Amino acid sequence: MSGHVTAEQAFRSVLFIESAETLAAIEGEVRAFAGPMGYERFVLFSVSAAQDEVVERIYWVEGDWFGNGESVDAETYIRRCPVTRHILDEREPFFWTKTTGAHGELYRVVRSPRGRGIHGLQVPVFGPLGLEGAMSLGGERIDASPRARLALGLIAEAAFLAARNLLEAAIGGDVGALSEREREVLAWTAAGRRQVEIAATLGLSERTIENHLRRIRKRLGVATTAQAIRVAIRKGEIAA
Amino acid sequence: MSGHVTAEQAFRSVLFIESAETLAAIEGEVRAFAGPMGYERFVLFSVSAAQDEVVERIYWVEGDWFGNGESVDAETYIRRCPVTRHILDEREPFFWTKTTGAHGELYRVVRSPRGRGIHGLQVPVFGPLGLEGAMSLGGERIDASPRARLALGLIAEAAFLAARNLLEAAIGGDVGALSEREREVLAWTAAGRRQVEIAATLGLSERTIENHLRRIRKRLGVATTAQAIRVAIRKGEIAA
DNA sequence: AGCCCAATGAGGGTTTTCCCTCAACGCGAG
DNA sequence: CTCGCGTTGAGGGAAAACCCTCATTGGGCT
Repeated sequence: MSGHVTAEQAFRSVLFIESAETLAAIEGEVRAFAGPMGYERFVLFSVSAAQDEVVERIYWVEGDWFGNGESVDAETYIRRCPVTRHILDEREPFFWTKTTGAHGELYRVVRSPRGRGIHGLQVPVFGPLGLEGAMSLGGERIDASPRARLALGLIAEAAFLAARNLLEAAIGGDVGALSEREREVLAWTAAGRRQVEIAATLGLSERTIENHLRRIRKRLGVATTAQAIRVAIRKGEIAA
Repeated sequence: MSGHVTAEQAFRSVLFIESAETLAAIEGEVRAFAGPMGYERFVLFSVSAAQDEVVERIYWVEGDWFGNGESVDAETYIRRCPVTRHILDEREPFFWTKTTGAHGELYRVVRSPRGRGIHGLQVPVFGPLGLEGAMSLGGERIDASPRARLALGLIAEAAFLAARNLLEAAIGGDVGALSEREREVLAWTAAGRRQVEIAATLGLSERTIENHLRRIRKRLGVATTAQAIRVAIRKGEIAA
């Protein structure tokens, strides 16, 4: 909370996080840095447009996010935090504030949060495919200065990338690779054919084409077929 | 170069750059920060990348990039710097080094550049649409420490975002079969957004988005939006 | 002034895609 | 021999995209 954010400490934290070998080490470092600035609620997650939910996988959630004295689990967080959706519209870290009034909880994106309520900073992390993850930090009396935004933006990005490196390697394996059939269907789609047409060409049911395309979207972690085309081209799954 | 990069100074520079109102101010700040670290060649550009050219528009190019004692213009830089293409494969700032041997110039991406030659740091900048721009800094004897990478990454990202904000507004759309608006709509589509979402993001009617997309398909001579994505990527209208 | 065109938006439909679930077959790995 | 997974297919409904035409505004160009 108090004083000033030391840039020096932020740099050291980032470098430490980048070389961390466990999630716990990352968490500890973030806590140690952000704690004195008034942040004691944390969420770190990856984002995928594939689901109806924005959040794909939560790496770390901690703290009394909903002011009920209980620490939350991942599902609760996803269900209850509407601020999360805003990362779809923002291109830089932003502050938000939650006030509890007559009509229940009210979340807003603000320039600089103040007053009573729970405030926080949401940091989107972008990569070659667009939005890839985010970290949210919250607290009741937080340092919401430009310097804090800058420092926490750095830390959060490093934390997300490091955490993903640690966790996704263990989990995923080769997520994203398409099967032969899927590549074929997507290639025809990229060539402008409709599902019925592709079905006829390949001698399959229209339903099968549809199922393949859904599976493709899920595998590539995208929301629409149009996006799947782009991602597949980028990954070299199909030709441009 | 030697000594230590002060994180404090980096933070101050970023905050200054974010509020800069001319490109010259941004350039001056970057020079002042990176100069003492041995960097005196700069390129700042936006990326739209597809096939032939990665670079879309160069905002700032300065310094003796090719060791011939002359400052280069934009076209020369694009034509002669093969390192640029690497930003398509990288997801973080990376160092490179250029050595001149018997078989001409040799560029390599390295962990930590040393020795004779021109070295540099390439910083990709990502956004909701994927890779959006980059900044490259070079010099003969540069500080290539992790701290330098971190600080310059910050500075470069801020510089790119600030420069784009300043310049893109002024510049009108030039080349390309698609209009500025159409490219924008298609880019969001390729990023997985639906028409209604794009309408909300751009503050337009859903109808308008639909009309733009129809016009895009007509102009590109394709049947479906999925195909339009592929064709546009191939033509370099939007990024892969 | 007259004209073209980008950008915006609408009416009123049709077609296509998308979503969730369930199910069957064959094939290779443990 | 199960188990996972790729491939195939379906029912039923909801959402999104797509199609036509028409209309207005504002810039630029002749």
